[in-house]
Amino acid sequence: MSAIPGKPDTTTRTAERALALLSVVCERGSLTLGEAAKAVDLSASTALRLLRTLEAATFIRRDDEGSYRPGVAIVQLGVLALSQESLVALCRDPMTRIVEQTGESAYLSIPAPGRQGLYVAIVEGTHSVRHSNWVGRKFPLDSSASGKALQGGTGDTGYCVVSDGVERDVTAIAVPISVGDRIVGALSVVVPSYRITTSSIERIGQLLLGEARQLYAR
Amino acid sequence: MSAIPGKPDTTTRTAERALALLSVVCERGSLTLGEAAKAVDLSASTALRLLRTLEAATFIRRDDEGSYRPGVAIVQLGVLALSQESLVALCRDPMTRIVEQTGESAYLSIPAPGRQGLYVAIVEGTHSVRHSNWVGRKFPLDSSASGKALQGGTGDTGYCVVSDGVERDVTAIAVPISVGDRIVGALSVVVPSYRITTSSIERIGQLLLGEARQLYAR
DNA sequence: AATTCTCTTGTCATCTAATGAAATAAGTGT
DNA sequence: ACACTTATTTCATTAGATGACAAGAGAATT
Repeated sequence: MSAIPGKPDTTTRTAERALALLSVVCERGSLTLGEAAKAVDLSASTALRLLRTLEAATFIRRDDEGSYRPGVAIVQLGVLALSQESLVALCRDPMTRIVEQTGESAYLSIPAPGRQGLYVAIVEGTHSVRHSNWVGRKFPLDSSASGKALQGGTGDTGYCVVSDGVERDVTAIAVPISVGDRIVGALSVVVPSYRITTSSIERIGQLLLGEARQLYAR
Repeated sequence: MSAIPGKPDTTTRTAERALALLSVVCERGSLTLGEAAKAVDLSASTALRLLRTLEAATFIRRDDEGSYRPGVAIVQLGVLALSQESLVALCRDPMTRIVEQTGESAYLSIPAPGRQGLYVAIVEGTHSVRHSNWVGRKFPLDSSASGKALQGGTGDTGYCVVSDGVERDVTAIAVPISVGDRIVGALSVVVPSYRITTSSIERIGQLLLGEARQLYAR
């Protein structure tokens, strides 16, 4: 078949190619057959067949000019996937790293109806005095660091800091999680205010930014 | 190969199967190999190979228990696709039907940064006195029908009505466009207030609801 | 612990069905 | 009408996808 002997061929070329085509169509937004074929280095006939398969499954569609564009299925599945908890799963490792670096509790929140946000996951901090679990609680978008982040209201620093927002004596630092140009959630660290300093805010902010940036990086 | 002679085989079985697996994983959210294989009627070995291909491309991933879950790529591509204008394309026909039924201008809007919405498409009405083109304009989420719809703030009726919101003497009726449990846009009709009646509001509201409901139906 | 499940992973011979070259069709511009 | 580009179909070839089977890895039951 191919590949290294011993290592069984774990993947399927046909499927690989189809997925590559799907990706390239979504990335570029609009592609002709020829362009698509060139982009993934396939013969026109093969590309055509695979694109048709993708089209039949409505992962892509053809516009009036015959160009290929993203279809309904990919959007449906993408949003399905997001809503399924995959954000939570995807953020577990980043949040764990944040806790390892800071000792403080890290939260993941998402937008909720009615100008609110919702904490959907936590990795608890290691300090003995630490913030208690807020998962499941909603919060107003305007008076919290996570809320500001969810609204894209980060200043030049890229992160938001709010002291005594939702709760007294607590400082929160938050960054938005963006996919494409859409904010789909926020990562935040919540710290008892007495323990916070200007430099630790900066440090945590940078840490959050780094993790958020990598989240959906290819 | 297969299929009807004359009709060339337009699709590729391998790719079809891979896409079917991808769909089923996203729909169910979490599936074991065996379940996935059964769901799409494949032998375990074939399903395994295809799932691995999907996994290698990060369209799916395995969780701690070994179950398959939606991966990063599918979310990325989904959001990419949405932001690319595919919503615009998908809404063209529904909007055209709305204009045919009402004679009034129909708009499509999406969320924009900073508590705003953005009109991204219009199908112009047929009345000689009609609303002028607002495409490209942003609007505040709180004082407009589209904004309320984008925030899910529809009452029991399912649609939002706002008179003299963004502009005087104009009434807008809007409904959210949901994918899964996420609101990705809003459809609205904008009418000069002097032409509106209670019953026409109700009629337009129902019309919008019907179109929005069908948008992402499988 | 030993046995019996169930589920996943690896191997391999078979032959389907994916592949690309080349021919043809359908446009597009000059 | 012609040259040129892009899409589509055809078809012979054989790469490589496939599924039966075996082997391994856990769980659960005795």
